[in-house]
Amino acid sequence: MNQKIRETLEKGITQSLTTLNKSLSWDLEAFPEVSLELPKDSKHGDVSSNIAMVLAKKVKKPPREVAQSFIDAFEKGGIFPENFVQKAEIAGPGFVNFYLAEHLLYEELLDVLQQGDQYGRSSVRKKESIHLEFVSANPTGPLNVVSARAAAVGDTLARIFDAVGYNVHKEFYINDAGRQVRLLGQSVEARYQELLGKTVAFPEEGYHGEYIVGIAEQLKEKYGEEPLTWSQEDREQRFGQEAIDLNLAGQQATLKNYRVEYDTWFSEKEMREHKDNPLEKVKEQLIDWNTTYEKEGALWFSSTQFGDDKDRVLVTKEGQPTYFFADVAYHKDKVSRGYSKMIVLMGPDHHGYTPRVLAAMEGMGYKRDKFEFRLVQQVNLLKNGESVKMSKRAGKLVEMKDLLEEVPVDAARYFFVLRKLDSPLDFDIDLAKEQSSNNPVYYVQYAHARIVSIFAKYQEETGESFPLDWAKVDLNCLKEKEEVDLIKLLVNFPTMLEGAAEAREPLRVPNYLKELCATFHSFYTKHRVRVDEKELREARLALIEATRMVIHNGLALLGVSSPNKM
RNA sequence: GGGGCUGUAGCUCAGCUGGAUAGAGCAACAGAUUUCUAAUCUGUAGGUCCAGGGUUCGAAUCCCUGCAGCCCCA
Repeated sequence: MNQKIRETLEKGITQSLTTLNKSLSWDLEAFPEVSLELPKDSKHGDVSSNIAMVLAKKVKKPPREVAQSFIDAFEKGGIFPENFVQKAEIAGPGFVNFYLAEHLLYEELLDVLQQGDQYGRSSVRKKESIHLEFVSANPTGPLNVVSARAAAVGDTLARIFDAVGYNVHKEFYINDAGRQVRLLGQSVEARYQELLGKTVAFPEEGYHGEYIVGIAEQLKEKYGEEPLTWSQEDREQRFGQEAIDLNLAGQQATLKNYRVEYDTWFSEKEMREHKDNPLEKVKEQLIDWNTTYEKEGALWFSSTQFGDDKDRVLVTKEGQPTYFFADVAYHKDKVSRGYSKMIVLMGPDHHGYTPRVLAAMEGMGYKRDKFEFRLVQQVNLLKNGESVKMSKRAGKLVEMKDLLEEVPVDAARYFFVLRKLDSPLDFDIDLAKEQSSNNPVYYVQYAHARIVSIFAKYQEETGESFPLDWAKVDLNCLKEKEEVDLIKLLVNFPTMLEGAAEAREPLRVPNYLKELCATFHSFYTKHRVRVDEKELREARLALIEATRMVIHNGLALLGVSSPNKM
């Protein structure tokens, strides 16, 4: 059901209700909200409405009686030309089911063909902008598999938002300042000393990962023994910065390879060192609004008055700004850039962090509902049916890069989007690698390749070129059940996308694609495209081209390729 | 101790924001190629939607209570 059909129906319903309201003296001041949905079962018509059931109580009549009055008014109203709604009937407890004129479906199919790779895109929300922050992993090490999930989900979500018409800004926040950078510098420095054969104490809370040794080796390569002439502090600081740069470059390369491109990489360090001193501004603003106090030498933000369960330190007694403080400044920066919505995808360990940031935003006079914090749950890697444990402490983490060396990007991205954000996800490495029917990615890609191959064969035999002028093809001859089912699914693509965007559920895209491809495969098995009869042949070519297009558009949203051959 | 998430077929999960007879895939069983790709399709079997209560025309879906699992914070 496209927008035009929905609007026309809604208009007709409202007009019928207005008539009834007078003639039956219902005396309603306002009509309840009409819900129009696509029934699961085609026996229930093309569009189903619960209008009678919602009205029943208000007008104190049984639902089926209300439905009958409604249908009478609707049909007598002469609101619709006969070629819009064929009939409306009562069903079950009081549903009103509309049967739309057949030609509408074929017009929508033509629409799919004419819009091609633009089909599903909308410009309704042109003025609304969304800021989407995702991954934002610490630059103290390589990306892990949770980042891989967040990256797939975030990037897909961004593509969906873009498609339904939002102005999307993708950002990666780099925590390249503060204590962890010092720790990183100390860790690298210690490994560097070890490489030169010296025995040093490894910093207590340092980073133990093997990649630290790798960084130390690179630095040894670059500087030789020269750093030994620097002061200990200089070494730690410079090594820390170099390590951050190396890690960040590594993360960027991994993400690029994963087809994720950010609009901006926002550096915490640059923000802190900015001449406008944003942190100081935040402090002044919070003090102005009387939301801070000093205790034991530290500066506190009284976040409890905004619903947090305890107050938070902004500046420690040593005069160091906390991470929280920097985050508040960062979010304020986002606000100043004027987005209508700011969404953050957080890792599972950051839950509990939301209330304090929201508190701070409210404390500065910003509206809470401009922000959305969403948790992306953990990833459980499975190999040979057993879970591969990750432990950052022991330095044994499964790197995103390693995963991508084993599993193709197409499969990885597809798998990571296959669950709701807040459910933990089991990632079966063996299944993702498997080139078989068990693998859901191939199921969808295969349908695409199959269609392309029909066209290839057709072209080879007839020498005709594509695309045909679809507007000249008689689509009305697509009457078989499988054909109609397929068309109905195809034209539901835009609605599905809207839903996915509003619910922030990228998983609806792969689910839709699976259903679409199942319907296509079913059609393919039962009917031939290259039949002798010209009219039917061209109509079917149109149908599968539309299918191919929608599969392609759907896969593109997931950042997955649509192969022509498999 | 506080908080978050999850609980649907033997397994992994959907269920379009409250609709009609709860659906897929895998596994099991029985079938389908003289034909455009069998990485496919058709059928059979499989259910106390964790339990109990509430809200209403109507609940897997919303609200309480409890149970179980995973994870954060202290």
